[in-house]
Amino acid sequence: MRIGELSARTGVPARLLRYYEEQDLLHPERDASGYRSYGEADAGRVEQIRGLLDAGLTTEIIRQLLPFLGGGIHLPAPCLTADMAQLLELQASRLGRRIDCLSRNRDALLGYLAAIRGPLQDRFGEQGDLVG
Amino acid sequence: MRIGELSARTGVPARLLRYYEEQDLLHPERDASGYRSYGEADAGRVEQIRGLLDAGLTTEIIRQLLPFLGGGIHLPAPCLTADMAQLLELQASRLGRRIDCLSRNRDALLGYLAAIRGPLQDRFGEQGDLVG
DNA sequence: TCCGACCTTCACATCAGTGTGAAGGCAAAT
DNA sequence: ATTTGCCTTCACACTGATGTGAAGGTCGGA
Repeated sequence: MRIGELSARTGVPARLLRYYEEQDLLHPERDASGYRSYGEADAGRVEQIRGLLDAGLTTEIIRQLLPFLGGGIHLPAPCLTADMAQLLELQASRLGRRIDCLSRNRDALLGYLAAIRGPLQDRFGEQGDLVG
Repeated sequence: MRIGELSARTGVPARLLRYYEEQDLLHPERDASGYRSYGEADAGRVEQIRGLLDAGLTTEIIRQLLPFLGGGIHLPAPCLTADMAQLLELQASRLGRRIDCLSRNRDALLGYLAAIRGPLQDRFGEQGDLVG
C-alpha cells in the first residue's frame, strides 16, 4: 500500500511515516514512480512505534530495539553481539522501571478515584496516606 | 535546603528544578536573600516528577495529576469536580495503555534474551564476538 | 577585604517530535 | 488535455524538555 493508505489505517500522519523512515524505523519499498510501498506488516509496526514513542522512548532507542521485539519476521537470532545483549538488558531494565513508576501512579490514581467514589458520603475527615 | 543540595540529592540539575517550578510542579519558599528553600518532601516529589517525565508524560499532565498521586500531604479529598474525576479516569486509562505497551515490549525483550541465552549458558561476556 | 562557592534572572541554543506549506511529478478520470 | 488527488522532496517553524552561558547578588572563610 502507499503512504496515504497506511496513514489512514494507522491514523498516523503521512508526514510522520516519512519521518520514521528517515529515522530508520520503517523501510518501505519504492514503486516505479518513486512512491513508497508498504507491506501489511508495517501497519502493526507503526502501532508499535507509536506506542513506544508515546511511552517516552526516543526514535534512536526504538530503532535499536525494534528488531528484537518480535513485531515481525525479523531477527535470524544469532546476530547478537555481547554488547548488543548488554544493551537489550539495560533497556529491558529501564522499561521495568518505567512500568513500575507508571503502575504505582496509576494505582494511586485509581485508589483515589475509588476512595472518593465508593464509600461516597460519610467518611471525609480521615485522609489515609496513599502510595508514594 | 537550597537548590544545590536538592540537586545533589536527586541528581537533577538545578536548571531543571527551576524549570519545574516555572511549570508549577514545585513551590519552594524563598529565604531572606531570595534563594529557593525546599522541604524534605520535595526530594521525593522530584523523583516522582522525573519518573513521570521519563515515562513520557508532559509537565502539564503531571501538574494536573500530582495532587492526587499521594506524593505528599496534599488533597483534602472532597475538592474534586466531575470534570476533574473524568480527567483522572482518562489519565489512568492512558497510563494503563502505556503500561501494557511497555510490558509487552519488555516481555518480548526478556523473552528474546532468555531464548538466546538459556540453551548456551557457559560462555558469556568475554569479547565482542557473536553469541548464540 | 577579597575570594570563591553558591545563588539569582535572563536569554539564547539544541534536540526530538511534529505541523505545515511550497513546488512539482505521476496517474486516473473527466 | 486539463483537472483532481495523491505522491515526491525541501524547508521553515513550533513545542517541550534541557543545556549553557552571561551578568550580577549573597555569604562564609582566609
